[in-house]
Amino acid sequence: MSPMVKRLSNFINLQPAEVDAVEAACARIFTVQAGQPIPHDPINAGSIKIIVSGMACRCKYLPNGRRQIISCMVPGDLCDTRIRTSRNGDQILQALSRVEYAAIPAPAFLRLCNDHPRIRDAVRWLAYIEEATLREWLVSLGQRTAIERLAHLLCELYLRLEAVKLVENNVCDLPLTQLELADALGLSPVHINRTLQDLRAMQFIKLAAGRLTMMDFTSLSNLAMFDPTYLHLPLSERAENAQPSAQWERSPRADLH
Amino acid sequence: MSPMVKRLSNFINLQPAEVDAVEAACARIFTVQAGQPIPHDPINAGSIKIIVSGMACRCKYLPNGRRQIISCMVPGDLCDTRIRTSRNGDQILQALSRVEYAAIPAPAFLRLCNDHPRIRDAVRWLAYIEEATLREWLVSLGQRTAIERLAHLLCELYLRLEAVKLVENNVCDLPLTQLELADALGLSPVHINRTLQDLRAMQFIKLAAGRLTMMDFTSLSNLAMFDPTYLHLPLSERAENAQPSAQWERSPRADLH
DNA sequence: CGACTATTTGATAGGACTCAACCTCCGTGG
DNA sequence: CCACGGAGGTTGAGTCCTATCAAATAGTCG
Repeated sequence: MSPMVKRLSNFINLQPAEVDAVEAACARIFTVQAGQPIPHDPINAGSIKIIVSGMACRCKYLPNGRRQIISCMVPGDLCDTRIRTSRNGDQILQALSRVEYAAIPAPAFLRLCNDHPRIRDAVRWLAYIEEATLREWLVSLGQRTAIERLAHLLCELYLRLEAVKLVENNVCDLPLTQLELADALGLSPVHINRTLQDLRAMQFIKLAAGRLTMMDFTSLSNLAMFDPTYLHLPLSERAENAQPSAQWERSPRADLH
Repeated sequence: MSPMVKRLSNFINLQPAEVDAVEAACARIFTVQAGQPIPHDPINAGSIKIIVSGMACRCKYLPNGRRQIISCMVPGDLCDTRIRTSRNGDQILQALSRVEYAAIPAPAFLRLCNDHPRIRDAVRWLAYIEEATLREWLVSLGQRTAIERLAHLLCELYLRLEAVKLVENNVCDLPLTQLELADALGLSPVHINRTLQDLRAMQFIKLAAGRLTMMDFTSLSNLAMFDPTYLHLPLSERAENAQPSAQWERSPRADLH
């Protein structure tokens, strides 16, 4: 089962025909090595990319050389559903590890959404969640301390990986280097290192060799003031144990554009 | 001429019929006082709001009481074009000054977009720019120093106000208190005060009693590493003097959803 | 005039940065 | 097989930017 199918299944129960349509659209797989940019379009004029394996990020460079990582993409995430122009403002998509991705030409993607309204709705959810995630990162950078930011990011990525079944026994791959964590959180690499040590000393996580072990999610999320609502994940055991967020209807209303 | 018409005119040349349609849709005007929340829907189930005068912001509160201002809205800006649910994650819309706004019920807005494809395209541009602005704020909070952040925000708001003709002789209304600037930039009010004094001492700006005087935009934007491309403003004298950003086609391609 | 909010100033503390060195792990090639 | 080099991670010392606390001043509105 492709990651996009898993991800869309977070929002709708895909019919067999829908699964087939998605799988067919994701047929063309490309690979890039860690650190490489993911080209805006490996096929022709405009394409939507879906991460199949590995992790990628969107980042922006300042003229003084500093880099800000804007967002992270995990398997099942769509990239560029809203990018309308080829020159998207020196924002680039970059692989954080070896990345496999599917590329769907824009026309084929439009067809997929037109032929399957429920898929279109789920894709809209993805775009909406991406924006909400961006806002949550903004809150982190503006209001959270170093250890809270780091804890928050780890909580988020952990749940997002869990949503596409990439967590096993509280362990998942997390290929970010400390330098990349630093650029994502607006901190120095040295400080990331020390803060990471604090989190380890508190017995909240283990993180080494690109693998994250979640030892105490509850404490970590309390420290981070992490409220997973914005991710709109399917209700897992974890979420069910917490207060139910039934306030969120699962079916998106007709969108305004 | 309503601010929404002015704003849309940044992207398309509105025909008389289109102007009329927009003006008609914006007929219902509401007012809130500074500091008040702007209700999600003053009419009925779901409505799009357009700032007519004054400024508003979207903000989020953390459980520890800290507040992050996510974005600022100036006259002509649309709010909630993408908000699909009524419980939008403790994110609230708040007036920064006395605000007049028009509220268009969702069905009427959909009709407006359907009847006038060029208006729909321009509205998409607005949503796209809003997202780009969010990313730019993220870069600010992550990578810019206090004085750079403040300079960047002032540059942005100044140009946005200019785009709707609210700048006269390099002066515009800017009703943000220092506390609000602090919450927008992730800094303490005290530090905002001192940083503001630095900018004044450098003769870059004057800011007092809710009015901003831009004395040296070039120096301010250099200090901020400000690149206005992301705002996609119409080419003004200022922009024409700089390198032309003709790379951006003005007409948005068919969007993917 | 008094109450309130917004701004300003001073003093001190602390969180995060910088610089610099060292260590560890791996893949490469002599 | 081991030396080498490079990338990523770790540690220490010192500094700086920004926060905090506290109090005074200015401005506003009834």
